[in-house]
Amino acid sequence: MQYSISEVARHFGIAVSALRYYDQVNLLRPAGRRGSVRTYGREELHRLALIHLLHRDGMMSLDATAATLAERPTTRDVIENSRDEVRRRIQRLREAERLLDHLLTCPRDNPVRDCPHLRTQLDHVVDTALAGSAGR
Amino acid sequence: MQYSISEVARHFGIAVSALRYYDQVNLLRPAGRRGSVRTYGREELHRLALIHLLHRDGMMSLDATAATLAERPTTRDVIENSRDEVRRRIQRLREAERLLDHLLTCPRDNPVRDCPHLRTQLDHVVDTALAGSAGR
DNA sequence: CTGCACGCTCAAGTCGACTTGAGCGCAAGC
DNA sequence: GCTTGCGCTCAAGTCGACTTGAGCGTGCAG
Repeated sequence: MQYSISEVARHFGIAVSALRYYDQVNLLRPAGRRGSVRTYGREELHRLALIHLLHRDGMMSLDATAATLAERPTTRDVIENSRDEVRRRIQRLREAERLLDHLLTCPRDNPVRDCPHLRTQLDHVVDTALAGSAGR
Repeated sequence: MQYSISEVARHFGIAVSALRYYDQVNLLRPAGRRGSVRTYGREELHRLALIHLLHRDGMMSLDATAATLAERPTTRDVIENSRDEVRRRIQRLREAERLLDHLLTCPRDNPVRDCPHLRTQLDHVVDTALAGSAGR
């Protein structure tokens, strides 16, 4: 079965203009055209699902997404880099989550100023920063 | 102890121009000025550490970061939203990580086209998308 | 046969978060 | 006394990822 650009857009929650843009930059070409009209098939929907998965939330740039989904075996190291970057981000997001949880559970009115626990942690971060760039 | 703008920038791996920008948008004001020259103290470094933690990788916009770090008790729900968004992102990043791991371990030359396991998963995602937007 | 929905192209505009450039001041060292 | 380094302001430029607008074509319901 074939889908029009607006159907694809609707089903994936993506703007029509974004799909035209993906075509323009050769990230996702339609299966074909009826006259001048783009038509998309299953294969393209698969690819779009992958693109969406890797690209949403600014997880990866479109260029990186394209590189990651390119043909093998050119791309092993590219994919490894992507995965490592994703892992680093998960770590950082967990740190952020811990901080936010603390802000929500801390009994102080303004934890950023008043909480001794948070203060100790920030002192550590700041000291590390101050020490870490000593040689530069 | 007081730090100059270039010291702060160096220690945190942030550009001087970014710090001036943070001042301009009232996200991080210097502790004071010697003449026209910005000086930063411990308190500002603490705040910068927090900003950095929440904002890097496009985790949160500067506006959201500012809102999250604002005085209480205005901000409880803002912080909750931030935390929920962070959690959702962690989930999505994990999905992306799983995909990338699969691409790295799958024995097929071009898993996106050839791997039956991946194909099954993508079919599911696509079917969900096609079904999920039925009422719209 | 006249709207209206939907599609198309191409060029220009937008947004956040900075960066860059022009033009200036001030202190230290050769 | 002049260059070098660091700092300042203010306006304009940049980048990615789209979005918007102008202007056009096509098919079909009323």
